[in-house]
Amino acid sequence: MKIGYPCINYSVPCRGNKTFRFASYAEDRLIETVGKNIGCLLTILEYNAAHGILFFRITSDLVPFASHPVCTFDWQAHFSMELGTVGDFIREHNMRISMHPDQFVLINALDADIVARTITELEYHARVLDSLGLDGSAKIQIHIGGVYGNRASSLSRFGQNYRLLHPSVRQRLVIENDDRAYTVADCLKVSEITGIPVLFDVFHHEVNGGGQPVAEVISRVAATWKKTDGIPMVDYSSQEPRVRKGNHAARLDPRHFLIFLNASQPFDLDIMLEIKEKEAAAITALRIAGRDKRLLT
DNA sequence: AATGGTCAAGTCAGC
DNA sequence: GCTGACTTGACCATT
Repeated sequence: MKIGYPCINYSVPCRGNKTFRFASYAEDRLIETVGKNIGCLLTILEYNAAHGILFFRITSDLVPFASHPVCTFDWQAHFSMELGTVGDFIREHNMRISMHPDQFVLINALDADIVARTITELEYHARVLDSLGLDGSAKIQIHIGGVYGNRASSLSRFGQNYRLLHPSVRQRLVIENDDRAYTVADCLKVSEITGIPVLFDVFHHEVNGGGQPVAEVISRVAATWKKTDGIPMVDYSSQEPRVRKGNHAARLDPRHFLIFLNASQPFDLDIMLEIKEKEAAAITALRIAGRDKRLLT
């Protein structure tokens, strides 16, 4: 089991997700930004290694505008050395990596242009992971997409459009249950048709799950991950007290987390903490999990 | 230096 | 019809 957090580390003196306005796009600006982002990514990973954090989600902003037509710069070639260094570090420390494209990525969109932009954006994510020399266990997680007034046809359209994807994307793509449109049961249905692994989001399931017990869900979801997919990933969070239902917690709730750990037995999972405190939450979670000899091996 | 409007891309709920 | 939420406020024009 590995424990991680997404994209940002508040303890290091840099940010790896810097971007800039489209209006001020220029090649030298891009090169400067990407260079700094990759440098900071290594800084974050060094911090993680020093704290036993072996799971990390790389920001989609590593290369701003990478999938936009304005970006004709060959960043992969230009930064191949730096990316190789980061990749070596990841592999040397046996780290797990994921990425999570944002809300504009919609495989099942009705609009063919949106699907085309989605494919380009997914290929960018795969290129980042390829450049790091990571295998198919470095996952790209997305949601099923929109409902567009017809759930059944929107689900089957996902299956259709999934076939359009390049193998370098397909070997890494996993689908995650969301907090309003598609439940983990929907994801399992899509998985049956496409063979795509299901990334279980524990908190989304609490908000939009239909009450199926977590232990049952995990056993079904775990079965969708093949050997080459690696250990199943899950997203974990809990409800922030006293705010709108669905808001992610600012801090790790140790009791809630421990209940989840117990429910997840005997499955080995890599746990991504979607907690606003980021690396601090990961350190707390590692301490909690570390008390149980069965968990951290 | 501080402020505040605005940001590549989409959908949907809640007001 | 606008705003907020989504993995996250940050950029940058203007004062």
